Amino acid sequence: MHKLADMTDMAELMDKPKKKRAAAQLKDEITAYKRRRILEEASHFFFANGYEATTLDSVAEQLNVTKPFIYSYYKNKGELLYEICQTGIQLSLNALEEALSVEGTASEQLKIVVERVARIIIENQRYVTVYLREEKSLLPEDARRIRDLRHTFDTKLAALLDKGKRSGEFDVAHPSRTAIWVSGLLSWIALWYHEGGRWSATEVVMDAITMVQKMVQPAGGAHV
Amino acid sequence: MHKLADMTDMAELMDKPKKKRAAAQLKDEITAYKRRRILEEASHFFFANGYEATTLDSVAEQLNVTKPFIYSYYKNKGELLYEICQTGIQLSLNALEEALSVEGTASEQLKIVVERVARIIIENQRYVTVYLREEKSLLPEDARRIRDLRHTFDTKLAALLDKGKRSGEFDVAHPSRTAIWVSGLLSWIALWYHEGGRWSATEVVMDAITMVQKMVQPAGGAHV
DNA sequence: CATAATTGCTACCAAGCAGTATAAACATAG
DNA sequence: CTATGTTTATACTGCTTGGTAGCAATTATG
Repeated sequence: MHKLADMTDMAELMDKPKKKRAAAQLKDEITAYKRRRILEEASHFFFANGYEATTLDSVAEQLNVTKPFIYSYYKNKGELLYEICQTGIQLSLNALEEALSVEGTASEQLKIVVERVARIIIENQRYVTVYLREEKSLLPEDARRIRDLRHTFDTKLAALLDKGKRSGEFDVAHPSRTAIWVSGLLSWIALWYHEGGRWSATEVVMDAITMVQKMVQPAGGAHV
Repeated sequence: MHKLADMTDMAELMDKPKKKRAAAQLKDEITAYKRRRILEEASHFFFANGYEATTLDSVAEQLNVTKPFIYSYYKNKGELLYEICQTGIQLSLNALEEALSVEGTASEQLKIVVERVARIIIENQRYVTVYLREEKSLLPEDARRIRDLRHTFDTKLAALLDKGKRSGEFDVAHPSRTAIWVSGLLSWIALWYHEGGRWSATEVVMDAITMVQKMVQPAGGAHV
């Protein structure tokens, strides 16, 4: 169903420029789609069994293809891991930047940030968890690129906390250090949340908002 | 040096009952010491490279022994992992219980709890990180035992939050859920702290205390 | 000093798996 | 319907590594 929906989307994109280009474009999108499907199944296995314990044969079997099929879309196992980790942090970063683009006071923005990032983390738990867990399995240069993305995330969050501090909305002694605690709290969701568990996604998101608000709240109390 | 100190301790314990018993006891302690050393080195590798990526040959080499040596003290690789995970959570639990045994108000106790548990987590980062990261590599029954210990930890922490709630010291809507956020914040230290990094252990511990205090602080502000 | 027991090592195996060389199947075009 | 390029599968290799059988060395005992 996922498959069919995507195929339909792709069909619509056909015959815009001359046919050659259109055909080439279609082919590219099919390739991109195959890559996405491989990544999706791989992320399930990496999440459930860990990177090292997962065999590409098992991923291939799940997709009803063979191992060389995977190797014709990805260079090697490590490239799969990198793309999964990259997805995990990039999605979070996108959510953060989008939330920051909403106008408002620092308090309002922080609330939106936590809400959206928490939601994204829950929806993409597999990618985020693998990214948090398997950093040591990445090639050094890949690990560095991932760390850079995370650093960007923490820096932008710190800037927001600093803005709130300057406006008097937040009581944070050290914005960049507090940002790490906040982003840790958000990361913790991926490691701990369990779909169909004791608490719903909405409860967890609301809790996260409350916790973060309290962490930055001035001693005098919140303003509503 | 670690070695020598332990050896000295062990020597003192000799010739108390009749010699046979003394000799047997000494032997047991030497065995226990060898097991500890194996575990210690294994935890370094598991922490740095992950469980699956670590070979027992490399652990043996680090100890200047051979693989069969390890196998004469541990049944298999999985037993090593279990003992490391068990150490990670048990140490935290011990620290929690010890802190709880100190008399005081809920606020005072919470502060001591966070301080001591955070310190233990930093000092035993290898064990705690492996425990947080490698749960999926444990045998199901081992994983269950580890989860039970963590559940005990969270439950005792929740009881403290509840005590503070009833006395009016804390503002927590749902103690057992808040306990999970607090224990998550503490766990986060293991995943994030880096010795010799930007912030000292003491700074991190103090930050953790501040964050947790804010998380449970009534809207009116803290009492000092 | 001889004998027994304990302790550790050498040398090996079997299995699992990442990665590949090569051929078959399929589609596309002329 | 043939020729050409592309996509996917079959069938393999080489290496790694958890685990073990059996031997050597060391220590304890009488």
